[in-house]
Amino acid sequence: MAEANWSVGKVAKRCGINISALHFYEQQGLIQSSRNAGNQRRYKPEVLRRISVIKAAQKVGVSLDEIKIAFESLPNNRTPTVEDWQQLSKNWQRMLDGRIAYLQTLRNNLSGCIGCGCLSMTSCPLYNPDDQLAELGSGPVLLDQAEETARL
Amino acid sequence: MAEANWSVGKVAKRCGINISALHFYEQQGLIQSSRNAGNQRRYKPEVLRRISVIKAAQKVGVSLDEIKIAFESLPNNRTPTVEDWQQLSKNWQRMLDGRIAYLQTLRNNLSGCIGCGCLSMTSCPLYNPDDQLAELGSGPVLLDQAEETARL
DNA sequence: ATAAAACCTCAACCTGAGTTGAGGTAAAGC
DNA sequence: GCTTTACCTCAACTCAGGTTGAGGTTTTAT
Repeated sequence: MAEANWSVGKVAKRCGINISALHFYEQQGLIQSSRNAGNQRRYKPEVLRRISVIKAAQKVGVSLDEIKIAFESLPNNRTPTVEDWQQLSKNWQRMLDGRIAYLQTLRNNLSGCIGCGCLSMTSCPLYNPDDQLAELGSGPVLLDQAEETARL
Repeated sequence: MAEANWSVGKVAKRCGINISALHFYEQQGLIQSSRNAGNQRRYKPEVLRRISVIKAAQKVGVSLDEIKIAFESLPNNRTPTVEDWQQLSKNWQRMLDGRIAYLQTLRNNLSGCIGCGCLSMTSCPLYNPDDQLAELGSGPVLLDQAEETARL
């Protein structure tokens, strides 16, 4: 087990993030620290990797909550191995594949739908690109035919 | 000029959004309304299209501020034409193209970089995918060689 | 005529991902 | 020993994109 001898300042500088972000990640349960005699945080070098992974995941659009859940699948009795980390990243990769495909569909429909004015919530392909991934939780409302076919 | 006779409730229902969102968009200068004798909002039918475009743009990741700027390029002396709207969407399409390419790069580097542990802010390809598009405004900090090459 | 539904404004609240600042303690440099 | 720098906690603030609620008015339906 590597010794915990990195200070917040060093970790923050090394990772290119603010100290406040480290406090915040700790408070959110994403990283851990021990304390020295004077109550100052001391980190094991492993934390650097965790933070890198946090930043990488955020960059691809994973939320801190999701990152936390993913981290919970890591072994807590030993330092994670290459395989552990790769396993983690695979899920995010699948998610990214889905998101890329989704954006491509949107991209291809955007100009057509905005141009043609067909932007109806119920029938426009832009709003209905088979989205398992839809951000819209509740989804658009169904209207009666009379209203829906009203001219814009 | 079409008459302004849509109430908030009708517009909201038709668009599948809350009335509060309509108030909010108006306050942000994205849509307009006139008022009837009793101070209630009345919308021209054109507002439906604007709202659809707002929702479409949001879906592809455009912020309300950016949408507002885009709307400012629309003619204010006449109802926008198909060409006006298509012009609008072209910029968003280009932006989407860039973002898709960016995500693809991230996707392809993710597993490798997380697995190999090379996640250094200064040298890992995940953090440096030629990103004109990087969300990180300030970017990672440069460290002296001694620190950067320290073993993790 | 009256009740219900729809509308109004304004202020406060929500989530996510942190940042900022006040007031105080610890460690490091000279 | 003293000063500077680094660190601590806790609460409040930021931004986007709205939502919620209170207290009051208008419109619509019966």
